[in-house]
Amino acid sequence: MSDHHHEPKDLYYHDLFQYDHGQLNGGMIMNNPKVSGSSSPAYNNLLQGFDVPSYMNTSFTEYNSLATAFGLSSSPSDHEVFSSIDEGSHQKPVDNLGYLGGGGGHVSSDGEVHVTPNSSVSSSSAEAGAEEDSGNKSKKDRQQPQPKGSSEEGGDVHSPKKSSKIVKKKGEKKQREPRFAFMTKSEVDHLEDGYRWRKYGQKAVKNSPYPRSYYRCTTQKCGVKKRVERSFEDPSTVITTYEGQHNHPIPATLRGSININAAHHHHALFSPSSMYASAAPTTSSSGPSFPQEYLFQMATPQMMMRNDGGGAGPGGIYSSRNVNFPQQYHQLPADQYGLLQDVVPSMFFKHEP
DNA sequence: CGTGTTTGACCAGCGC
DNA sequence: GCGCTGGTCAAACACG
Repeated sequence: MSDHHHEPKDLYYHDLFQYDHGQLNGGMIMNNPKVSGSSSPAYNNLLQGFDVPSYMNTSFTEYNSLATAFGLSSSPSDHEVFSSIDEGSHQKPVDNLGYLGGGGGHVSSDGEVHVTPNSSVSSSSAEAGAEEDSGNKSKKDRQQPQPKGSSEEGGDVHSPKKSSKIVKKKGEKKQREPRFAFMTKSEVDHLEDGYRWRKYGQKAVKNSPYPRSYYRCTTQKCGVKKRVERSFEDPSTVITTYEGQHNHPIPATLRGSININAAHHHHALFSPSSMYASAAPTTSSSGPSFPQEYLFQMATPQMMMRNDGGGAGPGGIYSSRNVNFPQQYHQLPADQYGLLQDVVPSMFFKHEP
């Protein structure tokens, strides 16, 4: 386990950002997200654009109580998800995470994330299923959609490394897993989300002094991956990009056994509680209403299923921080809530009897 | 000893 | 075709 080995990460805390955001100009990250309630025009646009309930607009205030409710530190600077993005299936290799890079991206073209300079963001498409990748150039052919150690036969899959890679089906483009990125204010890179991850790579990020780490869910049958990188513009911001969907419950070892405080000390807690935001423009009736659901979809198999059927997945950027759970959230149907608390790590629902 | 990280090499896609 | 870049592999390593 990594346990207390994140101090090296602190090495990244250098003021190295000389990056000229001429092209990125502006930010998807809200420069001053804490302006609770001070709904900037951009915010309004964002919210309205995504048809977000009005309560969203005013849900900037009760972070503390919220955090408390979740047993989290009320320290706002600790770890806060204040922006998230659903990438959908397409991705331009060049811009890749450019939008995440901090400046504010404009992941142009086919259904990526478009960010306006004023932190007003919009997103198009972002098919979760990545069904028709007509023009999609999935760069990773060898990246097997299947969890490599597909249970039993596992081992040989890796086989002779490079030479005899897996035979890629010509003409068949690998479907891109839906991606879901969000930014979190955190001092540590790897946010604890209840699942177990194994780091399998690290690469330097272009135009950024911070490396990008690649993680894979350690569960055999699960092929979910995630990338973690620190925003070069705001070192205190960690960008986490989930790819794929967990097809298994959260590791039992973690369920109900996580000590919030301990986790808090060693990891940034992946806290959906600090999210607020916009629903996907795709206005899918079955789609989630607010970011928490997106998170849950990513975090829970059951929830994620809902997304698959829709075809059009969620697409949207969540910009939040110091935000309270929408009250409406607490009004979720009992069954849904029950489901959530059943599958979501206890940390998500710190509700002591 | 099992599990996870580090790290250099490799691969594929894309732009020039 | 070449070089760049993002993403992945896997041996070596570290740690409890």
